[in-house]
Amino acid sequence: MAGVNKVILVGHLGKDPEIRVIGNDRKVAKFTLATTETYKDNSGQRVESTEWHNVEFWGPIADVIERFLKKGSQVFVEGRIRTRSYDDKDGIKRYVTEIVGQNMTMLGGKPSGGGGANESPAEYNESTFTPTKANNSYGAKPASRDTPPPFAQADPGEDDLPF
Amino acid sequence: MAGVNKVILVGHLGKDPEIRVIGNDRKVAKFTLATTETYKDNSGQRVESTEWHNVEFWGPIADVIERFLKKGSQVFVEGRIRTRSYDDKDGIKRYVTEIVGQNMTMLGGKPSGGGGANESPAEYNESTFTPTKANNSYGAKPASRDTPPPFAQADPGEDDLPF
Amino acid sequence: MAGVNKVILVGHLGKDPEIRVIGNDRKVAKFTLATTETYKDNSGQRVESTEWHNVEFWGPIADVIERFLKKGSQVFVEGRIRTRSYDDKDGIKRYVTEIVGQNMTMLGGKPSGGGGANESPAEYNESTFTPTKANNSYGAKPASRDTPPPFAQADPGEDDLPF
Amino acid sequence: MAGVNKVILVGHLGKDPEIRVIGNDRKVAKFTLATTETYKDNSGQRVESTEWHNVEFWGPIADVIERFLKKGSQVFVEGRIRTRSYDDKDGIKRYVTEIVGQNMTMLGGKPSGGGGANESPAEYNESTFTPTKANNSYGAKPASRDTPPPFAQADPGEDDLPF
DNA sequence: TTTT
DNA sequence: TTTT
Repeated sequence: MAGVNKVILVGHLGKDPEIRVIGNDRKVAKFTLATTETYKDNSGQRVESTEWHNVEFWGPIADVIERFLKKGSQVFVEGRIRTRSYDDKDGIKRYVTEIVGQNMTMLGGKPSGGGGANESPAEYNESTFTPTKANNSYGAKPASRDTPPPFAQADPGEDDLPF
Repeated sequence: MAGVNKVILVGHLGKDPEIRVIGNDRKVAKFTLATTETYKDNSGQRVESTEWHNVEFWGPIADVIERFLKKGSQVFVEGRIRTRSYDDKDGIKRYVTEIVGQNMTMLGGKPSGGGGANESPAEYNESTFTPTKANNSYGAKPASRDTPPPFAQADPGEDDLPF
Repeated sequence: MAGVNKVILVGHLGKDPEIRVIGNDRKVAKFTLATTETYKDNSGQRVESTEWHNVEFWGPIADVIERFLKKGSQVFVEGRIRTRSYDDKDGIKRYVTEIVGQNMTMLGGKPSGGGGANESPAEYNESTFTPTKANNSYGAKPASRDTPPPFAQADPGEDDLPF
Repeated sequence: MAGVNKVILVGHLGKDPEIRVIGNDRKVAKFTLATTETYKDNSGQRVESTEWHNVEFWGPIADVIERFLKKGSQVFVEGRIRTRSYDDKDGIKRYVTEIVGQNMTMLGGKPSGGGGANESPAEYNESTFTPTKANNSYGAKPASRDTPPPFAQADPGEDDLPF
């Protein structure tokens, strides 16, 4: 017990996401995500290195991905690492490591394609579309992400603050 | 839009958590958490610096905290930063910054106090005790944290892997 | 000991960054960062909530911020929480919580203003401009962020992978 | 450009770490890390799921791992995901995904084995043992993790705060 | 006010 | 192969 398995990525989609529906109504969106880092090698040369991640999202977020993300889209992804095994065509056990997404935030620029009016497609997590009742089981005003308690917004640029 | 506000802390509780019930059944658990870092100053001297965080958890996790955490407990906390404003006794607007917890994992050591049999108190998040139905609205086997899709466990130490 | 104090933010600058030089050559860049989250309240209404963070970066990254960031820029920030106390104009001890930045990544869109040719201003961390020698003390090919070991780039879309 | 590739894990070592010295003085420490999560399946049954991660640390942290970590040790790991390809014994290109560690914090429990007097082995990052000069290139009091600026410690439990 |  |  007592484990944490968290991944945070910011990158661009390598291709349009691939959407599959499994069974009756389980939708999964898969895409590859490139995270590129720049560093200097031993000779002081600036080098670029790209890592490719296999990302998948299940449930309502898959709908959002289908509608708003495409090749080249920049996204923030939060998820967990999962390594699966499978047997390849020669019957040899092989492994693949994927990111099972939990939250997704679209970055840099307005969404395009498919989007209806009055949408705010920028940010999503596993409970985005969960009926309100779902989290209401423990009180009238649960302080979950879905319904934070009211608070006055601090403006950190005010007179008395030394910032 | 398109925001991310995430905090990850590992530290020890400075005091026993303070539990309050607001209204009928909204419970909140508050505690201060010390995160201590060690570094070397300019003279090469090892220096220790402790930051204190005001942490609060709402809902079912508050029950867990009440039962299992106490002064000195080591915990992993995931949450978000929230700055509230309020008027002090002289009517001056002041600010306080707190961590609104979303996940909590108990670290290092057995829980003590209050714990019943067959409990596994180590890890909690906002939906830990949500009735199963809550997340079932989008399919028979939602891939949420509560019900990940089945997968074979990879053994990364096998023959053919160069690790 | 044994502490972790980590903050991850994605948001937009509320104003142009403020640059100060302290002493001879210590530069600090400060800005306010808005992280906006959208959620549904108890009545199912979509509500937007913005948190403002006071962020500061020291050292070489401050130069980058001065050159490339301005009001409205979207950035990824990694840092730690620090609460300082100070005496206000009435001699009352007050507190302010800030994010001391460690890494910064510019998001969504090309940088503008001041940028020279052939620059890759997108990503920065505390050691970005550290002389190569600094990390070389432990070997010819240190595996630090600055000089990862060579590796072939996997293309996760290949034949034999079930992704 | 503009990428983020970050992994945060809390788990237990499956075996004693494996230490290798490459070339003259490059040391690498490798271990497998189990992150276990508990959730409820569709029937409300509590289910436990363990993910195994291949983790490696280079440089001075490898020394620390060699001395203080062993099978069963609980650690916090921060790093990045890296997928390498290699040719297996049949000449087939295969992939392995690993975590390249950047920071490590020992959790819960005293270190054992090898530890000298006056050591504080709990927390480590890539620059822990970097000579002080390394980060001093940009000022007398760099605000890096190694030498944060001085600040008064806030006590959030004071009179006037509503916490 | 924690911890090592 | 860990841990509770």
